[in-house]
Amino acid sequence: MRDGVKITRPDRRSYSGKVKIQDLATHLNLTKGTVSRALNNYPDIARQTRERVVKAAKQMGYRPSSHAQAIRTGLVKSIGLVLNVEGLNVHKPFLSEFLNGISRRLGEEDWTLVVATAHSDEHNIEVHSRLIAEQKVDGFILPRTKINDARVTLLKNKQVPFVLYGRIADTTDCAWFDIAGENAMVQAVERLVKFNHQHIAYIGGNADNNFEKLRREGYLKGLEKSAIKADDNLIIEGAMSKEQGFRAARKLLTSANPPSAIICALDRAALGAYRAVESLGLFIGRDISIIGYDGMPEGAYATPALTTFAVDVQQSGNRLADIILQVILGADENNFCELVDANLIERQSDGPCTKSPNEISAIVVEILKTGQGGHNE
Amino acid sequence: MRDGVKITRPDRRSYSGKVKIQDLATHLNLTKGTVSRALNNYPDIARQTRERVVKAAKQMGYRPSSHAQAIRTGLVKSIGLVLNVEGLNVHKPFLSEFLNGISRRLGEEDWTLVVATAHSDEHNIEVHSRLIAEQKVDGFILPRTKINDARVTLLKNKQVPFVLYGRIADTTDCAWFDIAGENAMVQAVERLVKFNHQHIAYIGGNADNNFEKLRREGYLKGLEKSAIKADDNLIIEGAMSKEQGFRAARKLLTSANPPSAIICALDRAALGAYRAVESLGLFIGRDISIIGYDGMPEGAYATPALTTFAVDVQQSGNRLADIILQVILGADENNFCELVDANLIERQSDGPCTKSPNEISAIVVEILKTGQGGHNE
DNA sequence: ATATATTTCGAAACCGATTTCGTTAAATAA
DNA sequence: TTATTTAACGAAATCGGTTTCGAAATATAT
Repeated sequence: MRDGVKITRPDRRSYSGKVKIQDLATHLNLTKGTVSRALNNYPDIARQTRERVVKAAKQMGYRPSSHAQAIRTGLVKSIGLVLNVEGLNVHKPFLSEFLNGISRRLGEEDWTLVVATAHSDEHNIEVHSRLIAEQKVDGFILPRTKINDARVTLLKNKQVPFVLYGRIADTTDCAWFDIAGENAMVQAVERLVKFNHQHIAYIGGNADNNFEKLRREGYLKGLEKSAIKADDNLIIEGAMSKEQGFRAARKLLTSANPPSAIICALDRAALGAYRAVESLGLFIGRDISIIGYDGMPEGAYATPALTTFAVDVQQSGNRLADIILQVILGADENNFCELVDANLIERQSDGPCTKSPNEISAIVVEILKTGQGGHNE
Repeated sequence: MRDGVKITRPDRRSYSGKVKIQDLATHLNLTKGTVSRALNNYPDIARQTRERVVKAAKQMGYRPSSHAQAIRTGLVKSIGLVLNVEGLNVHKPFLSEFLNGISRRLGEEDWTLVVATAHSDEHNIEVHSRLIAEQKVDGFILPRTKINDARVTLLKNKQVPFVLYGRIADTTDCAWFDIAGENAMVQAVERLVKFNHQHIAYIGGNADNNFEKLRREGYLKGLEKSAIKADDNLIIEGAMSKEQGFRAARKLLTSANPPSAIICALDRAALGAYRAVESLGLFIGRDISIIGYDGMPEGAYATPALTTFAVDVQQSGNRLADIILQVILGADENNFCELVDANLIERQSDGPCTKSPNEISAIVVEILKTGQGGHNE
């Protein structure tokens, strides 16, 4: 009577190890209603009765079945997280820390985390819809917000609570938590300017993502504060991988007017840029300064070690879990607009400006002439 | 009446958008019992009635509430996965692919994945216990099996279905799926022997993990097949990180009788070994051959590119999900003992043996004398 | 034509909790 | 002392499904 493989289905309910509320009630000579109210701190239960119940519950190892609770309370005590895994190898370095942060906080309240994956934006919406329809979750954490995010429309429409990890164009009635990537970019520019860099390029990520918009704005704001006028030729977006970072940096450095410093919105792109710099006979941290963003562990082991901005991803997960719990319990979404700074990690990939664009260009041209600067390694 | 923050709790049940089985029944002039049986393919429903019900259900967007089902059927239609996150930076490169593989398969059957994290073995058991007690899941996928695994004891005891990702000492009545890491190690040794290597070292991972035991055995078996006698001085275990791989390789290469080839049980350790080789004035793929295991993307971009064994983690997740579903529906655990080979990816980090131990030692000694071979970069 | 079997559905019990309502006994007020 | 609260608990409804049981209608066998 089930679809798919027809197998004799064992009766899972028969497992008698489970202590039910009725067992507890008979053991205490009470009705299950009274036991339930005692455990849920209803005011109409005598203190000594409550204590007796709580003690017996602990002793007998009673734990309410969460779905039996859910049918009456409407709360399944779990939070949904749908991960986009479009494209292969979009390898997420901090996923386990993020999950850990969320799971810890939820576990403290006896809630759980439901994880699903989606391979496209449409599929993502479908997955959310399914989880809502089957009432598998009470709310969602939405990672990687887009500037205009279809998930938000869906959830607002269905009146399902959520919290954003990141901001969106219109955050009214949205709880959100974010890392101030834009501030980091401002700080990166200012740092490079202090090092006397004037030609500072920017390699950004996918322009659809809101974090990219903000980081680029931060870069531009940093330039403005230092009274450097932005140059479109020094801005490349869409570099989400090491290879794309390689190509972007290579394009910048082989141009007529190459930068002496490159800020990357992602460490992965920065590590790709490393190869580009090396492939063109230049030295990182001396000829070309590079600053990344993410705090990927690999950056510490690169040569030279990558100056970057660290994000406490576990803490983010923890806080997001905390927020969504409060929202589900009825707190006003507008109370949660939290912005946390990333932390600069000073290492060896940046330093004082030593070469003018012309000098850099000269080196590159020379290398390309002798054919040593191949595209692949 | 709830613990923690007392907030006016909104009534989540009041959301009327949800179509319930009663709505569907009244709309069809049937009782909800009949509708339920129709949707669950009971044989006592007329074909045209069933079709009418199914059509209306689709049209009205009816989806049974999974926890309401669960209270009667005993199945919540979700699978648990508890990740160990002990130690910081134990950064899991393939986690998202793994989750994707599981989640896809589960989603096809309208099941979901519950993810939790644990920071110690004891905590791990606690988390499993909680998920069982609250009946949040119907079964578990157990990743990273230990040789004697406490989780297995617990789950067998509580009669909760599970499937192992990896093998354990005693697999009776256990469904399991694993990658034949031992075969890969045999193959690695044979490959190096064909390259005329005679001094082949092995850097393994954490000895508690069963996969490590198997890989080491594979290494030893490979030596035996090639009639090379194993040398304890050429075996180091416990290298789970890049740094530990660095230290292990350094120890091997600075010994009196250094190897000309190193097999690493993990790509991460292999990449650490890269630095060790370089720091001692040797060239990877020419002076020292290195073979890794995992198929980490970083290996492809290392210089020279790392020869390694690729594991299809997504496929593993997919298969594990498939197996646990069948076990939960009543299939015999003993039917599932699946071993899949990893795939050799030939790249540039290994090649013909060019130097004897003495020649290698000479180079290393020279470097150490001139003080260029510092421990850190 | 009558007895029996089969098909198809309604009615109601059930799953394990929560929550409402009513009742009894004790405590306080009049 | 009697009337009225208040405290504390039992009884029963409820949540949204599934499953059992029985009954009516139809089909088949005698």
